[in-house]
Amino acid sequence: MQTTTEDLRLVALAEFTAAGYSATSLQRIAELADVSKSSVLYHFSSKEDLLQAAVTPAVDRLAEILELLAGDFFTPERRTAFLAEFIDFLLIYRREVNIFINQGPSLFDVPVIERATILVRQLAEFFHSSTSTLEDRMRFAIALGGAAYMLCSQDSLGFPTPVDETRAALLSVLTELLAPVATLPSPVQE
Amino acid sequence: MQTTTEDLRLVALAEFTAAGYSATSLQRIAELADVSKSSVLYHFSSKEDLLQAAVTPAVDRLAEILELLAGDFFTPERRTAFLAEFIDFLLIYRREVNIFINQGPSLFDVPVIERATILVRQLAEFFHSSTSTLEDRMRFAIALGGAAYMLCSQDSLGFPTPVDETRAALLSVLTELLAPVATLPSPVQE
DNA sequence: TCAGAATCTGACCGATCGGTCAGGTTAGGC
DNA sequence: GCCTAACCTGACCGATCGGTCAGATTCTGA
Repeated sequence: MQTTTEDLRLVALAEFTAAGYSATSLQRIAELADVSKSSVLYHFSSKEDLLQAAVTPAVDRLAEILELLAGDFFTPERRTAFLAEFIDFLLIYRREVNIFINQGPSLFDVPVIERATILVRQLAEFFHSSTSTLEDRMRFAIALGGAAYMLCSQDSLGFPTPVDETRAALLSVLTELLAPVATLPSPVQE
Repeated sequence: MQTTTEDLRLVALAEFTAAGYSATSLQRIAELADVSKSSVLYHFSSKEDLLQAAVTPAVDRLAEILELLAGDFFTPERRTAFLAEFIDFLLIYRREVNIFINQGPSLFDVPVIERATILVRQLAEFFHSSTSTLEDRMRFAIALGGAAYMLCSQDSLGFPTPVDETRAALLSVLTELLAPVATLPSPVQE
């Protein structure tokens, strides 16, 4: 079990989330992991490489989830399944999502962030082409963005709630919010 | 008309929003405003002072809006009025809100950010004490957080839409989302 | 006209940044 | 025992950071 590399990854993930990427120095990461700054640069070739390692698993998972959108998303079963997957994704990777949401625009030149941006843009375009009214588009944006924001900021602002209850209530509210969206027969038309 | 000070404020606001506070150097602000770095520090005593000046108007406005919550928020008229005020606030000050949302936790030691954090916490506590179920609380969080996220990220992700349409659709969706929230007779009890 | 305030600048400061490098230490395979 | 590779470190580098300061320039009111 290689602990040091993974320790550094987790420490960096936490600090990048809490303090921001550019505000986090390699020196601080080294101190939190109780190694020298040189050791950090032994395990990761650069600070950007550390960011890459920290968020890549989350981006990989997001890419998997987006493939669920292929096919008949607009049956109620598929819609609920997607929402459940997305909520679980947010719950598991909320620190990585936090980094992307809060600092993504300023980290556009980092490959993995750029990849995540493309995925999110695909998601936005899918909903854009699948809906007919501005209200429907807004329902999607508020549902997904609101859920992401809520989970990301719950550490600093929210009131502690058991994960199971959070997931159930979130699924309920989002399903209800998206219920009025018109069911297009064939959303896959360019 | 003192243009330089206000120019610097606007340039700093835009850069702090786009690239992040700690990733924005005084040198860059100076170049964008076409003055020297020393001039920046003549008009603003420090980088933190510049951040302070950039976001203070938005925080002042937020404090005003929160006073609307005193009294009978849960009549439909008051609720709609609050939502309209809040949406307009987001539309006008979305760059400042972006800074607070995205970088607030890492800027907790800046007085004006701390003040904004207290205001947002007041808002959260009001909704927390005014609602009886987790679902209702989540409706508020998703509504306000989702709206804020949508407007903040529309520059980088969204599809351009006229402001009037955005406001109308947003008000419609949020009103609908909050409709199921139980109307408590007296939410002002500690 | 001219004194003084307001504005602006380049030179400079110590601190910290990300990153390099040579060398020390440790742990296994032969 | 010993060689090799993995692991770790302190010393050091150039660049950039936020900030200071003395002085040049411009503006303004008496």
